[in-house]
Amino acid sequence: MAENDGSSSRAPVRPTISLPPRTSMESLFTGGPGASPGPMTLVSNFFADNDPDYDCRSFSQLLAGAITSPAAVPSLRQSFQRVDNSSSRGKDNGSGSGGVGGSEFMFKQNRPTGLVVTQPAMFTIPPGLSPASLLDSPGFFSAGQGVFGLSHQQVLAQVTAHAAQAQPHIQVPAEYPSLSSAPPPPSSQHQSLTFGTVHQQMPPSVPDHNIVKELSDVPPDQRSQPSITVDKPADDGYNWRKYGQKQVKGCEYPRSYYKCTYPKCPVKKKVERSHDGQVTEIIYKGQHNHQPPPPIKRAKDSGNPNGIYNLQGHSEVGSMGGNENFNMSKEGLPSHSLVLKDQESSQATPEQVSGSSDSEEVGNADTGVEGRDDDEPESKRRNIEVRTSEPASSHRTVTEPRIIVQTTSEVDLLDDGYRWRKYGQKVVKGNPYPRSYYKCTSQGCNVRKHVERAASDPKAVITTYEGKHNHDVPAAKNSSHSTAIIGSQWKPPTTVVDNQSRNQRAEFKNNGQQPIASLRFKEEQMT
DNA sequence: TATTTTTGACCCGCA
DNA sequence: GTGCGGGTCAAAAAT
Repeated sequence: MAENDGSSSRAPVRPTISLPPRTSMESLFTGGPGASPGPMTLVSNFFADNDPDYDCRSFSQLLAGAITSPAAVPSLRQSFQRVDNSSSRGKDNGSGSGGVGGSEFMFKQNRPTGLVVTQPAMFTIPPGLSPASLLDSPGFFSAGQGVFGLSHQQVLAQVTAHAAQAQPHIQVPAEYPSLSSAPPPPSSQHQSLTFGTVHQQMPPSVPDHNIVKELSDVPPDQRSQPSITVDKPADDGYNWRKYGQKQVKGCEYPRSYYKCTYPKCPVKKKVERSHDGQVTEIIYKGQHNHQPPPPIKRAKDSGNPNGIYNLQGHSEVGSMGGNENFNMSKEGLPSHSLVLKDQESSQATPEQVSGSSDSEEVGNADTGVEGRDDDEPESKRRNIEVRTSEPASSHRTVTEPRIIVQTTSEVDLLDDGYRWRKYGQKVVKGNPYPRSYYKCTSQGCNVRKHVERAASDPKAVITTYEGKHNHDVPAAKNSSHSTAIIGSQWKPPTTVVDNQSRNQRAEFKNNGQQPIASLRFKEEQMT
């Protein structure tokens, strides 16, 4: 108990943000066939981008770096176009073997093959970060602007980029202790979009209809092959030393405890895994009293010229944990924890996902994360739960909307089960495709949605929903069933139609062999 | 050699 | 008071 913050450890202090579904997103982005970045990987990625000069200081980081490599994604376009070069480079970093570097997973121009949606992992934001920061952090949308602050287009671009990055079959199971041991190879699951953070994947066995499809696209063996095994939890830019682990009742995998290795830094983090070995939650405690070590330069290694890594590069964890820069929550909460949850979570009912006031803050672009670099973590794409200082048990979920990223060969821009009437469109600067506005045709329903297409790929679409449907989905086509929700909750920059929390979800849909990434922002109805 | 991980045991709070 | 679970310590082992 000599630990500085030891006492605090139990202290409730941490607002946690859960990014449930985000997983998929991240995985997708990072993923390559067969190799999806593990949570750790994701995290590491974030940081890597930050500072090219960053040297691996710890074994963990090294690992992280290695993992990330594959993830390193060139620019959006590149990502789309990218073949396996990056992946191979990634190997150099250490990502090597296995699926990660696998040539198999390459993007064929503009068409990532089989995106796989994974499950969200639980992820905790480190003390220094505010949920908001997280959201804002590049991790979510690399642009360096928080999601909230992002314009529709920006978001679209970012998302698209991520999606592009998301390479269907690449998996990098960072968190898994070992390939062998790691029960659920991240493969398919990882593929879910992991922006670099912890992402979880559902075990192949787990029947997730949402991801089933994607999985199907991935060869079984690939699914189960994590190219890289990283025992360490996400690399969030800080150096951690594992100081203990404890077997958790009912869970096959022990809970791990890490301390920041920086002298006198009280920050600790706890990593929990699901029964299948997936990292389900990373909780940070305390605040770093130092600057994060320079990030590993991964971009260079990976040959990412554009620094797109930013998107990937920053693992959520990294950003979260590492960012001292991030402002604490407005409340001044000592620490925040970002929790990435599995799809279960992501799929959880709105209530579960939705958050309380905290979420709003989290969502706020104002939170101060915006100022950050492009390098910010990508972690944003998942449902996010914001936990306040309250005990974990009492964590609250964010009300922010989820981002749904949908990947399909044929994006149905409008078919979300509801009927819409187009009432306008606008040409956005820099984008040949107009942004379209739709309104729900249901009487008395004020829900609207904006559909934007990525300039780089008309098939990449971001749909933003505003408001809440006051009616059921009209029978018939509801594509949601086939999509995986990975979205993260965040607060829309714009006004919210109603006070209720929103969810944004990112769904990836993989209808064909040549999935296209599209993003859909959807506002879920919170109970 | 230094650093990190592993692991069993201990401490503490709570029911 | 007892048992349980969470969290941490610290020596040993591994890298």
